[in-house]
Amino acid sequence: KKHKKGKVEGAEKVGKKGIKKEKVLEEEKEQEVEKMEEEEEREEGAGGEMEGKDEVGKGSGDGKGVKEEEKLGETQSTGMEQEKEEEEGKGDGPEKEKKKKSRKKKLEGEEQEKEEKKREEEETPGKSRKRKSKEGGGEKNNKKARKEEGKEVENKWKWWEEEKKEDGVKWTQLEHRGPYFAPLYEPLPEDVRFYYAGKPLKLSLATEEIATFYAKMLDHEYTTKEIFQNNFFHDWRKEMTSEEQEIIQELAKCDFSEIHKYFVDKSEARKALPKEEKQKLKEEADKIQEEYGYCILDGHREKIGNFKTEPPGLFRGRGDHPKMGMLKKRIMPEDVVINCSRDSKIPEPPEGHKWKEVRFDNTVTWLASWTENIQNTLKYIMLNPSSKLKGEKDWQKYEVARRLKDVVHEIRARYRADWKSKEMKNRQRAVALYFIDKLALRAGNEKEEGETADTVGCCSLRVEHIRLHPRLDGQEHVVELDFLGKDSIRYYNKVAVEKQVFKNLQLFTKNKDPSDDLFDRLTTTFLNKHLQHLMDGLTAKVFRTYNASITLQEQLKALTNSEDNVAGKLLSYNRANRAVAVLCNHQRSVPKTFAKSMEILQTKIDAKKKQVEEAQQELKKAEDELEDTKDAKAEANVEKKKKLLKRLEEQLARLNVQATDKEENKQIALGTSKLNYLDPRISIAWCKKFGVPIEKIYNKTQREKFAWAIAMANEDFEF
DNA sequence: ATTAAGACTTGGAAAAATTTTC
DNA sequence: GAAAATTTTTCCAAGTCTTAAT
Repeated sequence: KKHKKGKVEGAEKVGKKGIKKEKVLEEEKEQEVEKMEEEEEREEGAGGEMEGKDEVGKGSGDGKGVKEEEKLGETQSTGMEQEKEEEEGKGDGPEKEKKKKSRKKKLEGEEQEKEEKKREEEETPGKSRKRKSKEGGGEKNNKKARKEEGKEVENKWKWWEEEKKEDGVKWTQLEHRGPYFAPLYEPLPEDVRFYYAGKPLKLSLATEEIATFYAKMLDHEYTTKEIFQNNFFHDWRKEMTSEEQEIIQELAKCDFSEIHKYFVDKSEARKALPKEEKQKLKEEADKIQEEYGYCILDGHREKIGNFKTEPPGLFRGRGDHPKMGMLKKRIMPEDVVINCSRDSKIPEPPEGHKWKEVRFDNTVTWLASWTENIQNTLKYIMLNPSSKLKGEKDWQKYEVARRLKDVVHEIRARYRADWKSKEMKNRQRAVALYFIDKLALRAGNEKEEGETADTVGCCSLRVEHIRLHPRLDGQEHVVELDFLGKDSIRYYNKVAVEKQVFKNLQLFTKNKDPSDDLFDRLTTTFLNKHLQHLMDGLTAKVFRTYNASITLQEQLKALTNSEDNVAGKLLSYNRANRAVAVLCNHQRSVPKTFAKSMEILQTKIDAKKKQVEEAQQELKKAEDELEDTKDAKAEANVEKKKKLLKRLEEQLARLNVQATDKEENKQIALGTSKLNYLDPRISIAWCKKFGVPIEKIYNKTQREKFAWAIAMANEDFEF
C-alpha cells in the first residue's frame, strides 16, 4: 500500500501497477525533455554557460548559487543576520556568579578532567586508528574515585583513544539486567467512579485501566479529535467484557471526570509532598537507575538510554495521524527479546515470566527489543549518547560530512550539469539533490498510505507542495514550497532558484494532478545509490549534516566579535546556531509563557534604563560640583558615580542581549541542531579561541555526549 | 527488483528538576 | 520559602538508511 512512485492517481484508475499509463507518461516526458533541450540551446548560444567549476561553489555567505542567483538575491529567509549587537558594552561585566548554595556539582570531576587533553585527533573513526593506550577494558585510573554527595565520580572511558573493532562487530562483552518494566496497574479507589449515561458503572480491571488512559488526557486537545475518540473507543470496546460491551455503546455517554480529577489531585499531592518523602522517592528512582540503568560493555560500565519499557497508554501521533487514540498495549517479558553476550550473566525475567528470546548478536547495539502494536515496528533499548557505541558513530557521521566538504563542489557541478540530462530520471534526481543541498530538505522516503500522517520530504514532494512564480516580489523564478515535513512540521519557504531549475520544475509539474509526485521517476534508493557512487558513505542526510555544520562554522566566523564580552559572544553563538536551526527548519511552538515573560523582561529593561538616566544625572551633578569645588572629595564622588553608571549600563546591555536573543528564538528550536547536526568540535574550537567556557554552551549531559570532541578538538579545529 | 523488516538517528512536547524572583 | 521562570531530562514518535526475504 505504499504511495507508489510514478503512479498517477486521479481520474483514470491505474491498471495493475499502472504500467501502461506509466509508459505513456514516460514517453511524453522524454519528448518534453527533447523539446526543452532545443530551446535551451537556442537561449544559451552567447556563452551564457555557467558551468565553470569554481563558480559552483558556495560563496562566502550562504549563496551556494552562482551568477544568476546572485543577481536575484535570496528570498530564503535564513535568519543569518549579520548585524552586531550595538548596545553591548565592552569589558566583561561580572558573570553572574551564582550563590554556592549547597551545590557542589559544579566542581565535580569532569570539570577538571578536560584540561588534560590538548591534542587534536583528526583520524577517521572506523579507519585505522592508532592505539593510544594499551589498556583495553577495565582500565583503572590511578586517580581515586572521589565521593561527592554520595555520588561517585567515575573514571571515564576514553574509547576514542583505543583501536577500532573489526567491521560490523559492535562489542565483545555485553551484560545487563534487561528492561525495567512499567509498574502494574493499580485499581482506582472505590469512591472514584466512572459513569455511563449518568449512572455509576463499576468496570472490570482491564476496562478500567484503559478508561484511565483516556481520563488522564481529558484536558488535552487530543481528546477533542474525532479520530482519536473513535480509535480509542474502538480499541477500548475490544477489551471490554461482553457485559460492558452491551452497556457502553457511545463514548459521548461516558463520564470520566471523576477519574480525571482523581489523577489531577494525585499529581498535585505528589508535588506537595514533604521534603523527606520526595527524597525517599528520589532514592528509590536512583536505585532503579543504578540497577537497570547501566550495562557492562567490553569491561566498561555504560549508561543505558531508555532502560524502561514504555507503559501502556493511548497512542499520540503527531499531526493528522490516522492511528491517534489507539491502545498501546502493555509490554510483557514474553514480548521482549534480550541481546547480550553468551558468557554474561543473562538477565532474569520477572518472577513467573519468560523472555520471548535471548540472543547473542554482537553485530547490533541494542540490549533488548520488542514489537510495538500500533505500527507493528520494533522498539529498542539502546545505550545513552555518552556511550562509546553512540559516540563513535556520531564522530564517524561528522567525518563523513567533512569528507563531503572536499567533494561538494564537484557534486554541485555534476548536478547542475544533470539539470539538462536527457534522462528524466536523472534530471529529477539533479533537481531534488539541489533542493536537498540548498534547502537542507530530508530525503523523503515513501510511506505507507493511511498508516501515518501525510508528511513528505524531498523525493516524496507532490505537485501540490510547490508553486512556481516566474516573477514574485521583484524576483525571478521563485519557488514557493509549502508542505508538512517530519513530525508534521510545516515547511514554508519562497526561494529564488536558477532558471534551469525553474524550467525543470515546470516540466515536472506539467500535466500532473496536484496529488501526483513531483519527482515521479525518483526514489530515495535511486538517489542514494547515485550519491554512494559519488562518494563513499554519502547519502542524502549527509548534506544536512554538512550544510548545518559548515553554516555554523561560517556564521561563527562572521558573527563573533572578539571584543565582545562573554554574553555578547554567546549571543553570536546562539545566532549562528539559530541560522542552522532555520536552515533545517527546526521549529517549536511559541512557549505558552512567551509573551508574559517577554513583557517582564521589557519591564526590567525599562527600569534599568531609568536607573541609567538617573545615574547619568547624578554623574553630571557630581561633575558640576567638582567644577565648583575642585576638592578631592568631589573628585572621588565623580569616580564613584562613573563606576555606578558603567555598571548599570553593562547590566542594561546584558538585558538587551537577553531580550534580543529571546525574541529571535521565539519559534526556533535549537536543541536538535545542537545535538545532531553541528560537529561539536566546531563549537569547542570556538570556545577555546574566544575564551568562552564550554559549560556556557554545553550542559553536563551535552558535555558527556561530546566528551570525545572535547578531548580532541583544539582551537584550530576546522570542520 | 521490489518489498518488508531491522537498526539506528532525529524530533518536539511534556515532565521533572533547578534556579530565580518576590 | 514558595511561586514562577527557566533549564534539563524524559519520552516516545517519526524519520533515514541498510539488510533480508521473496
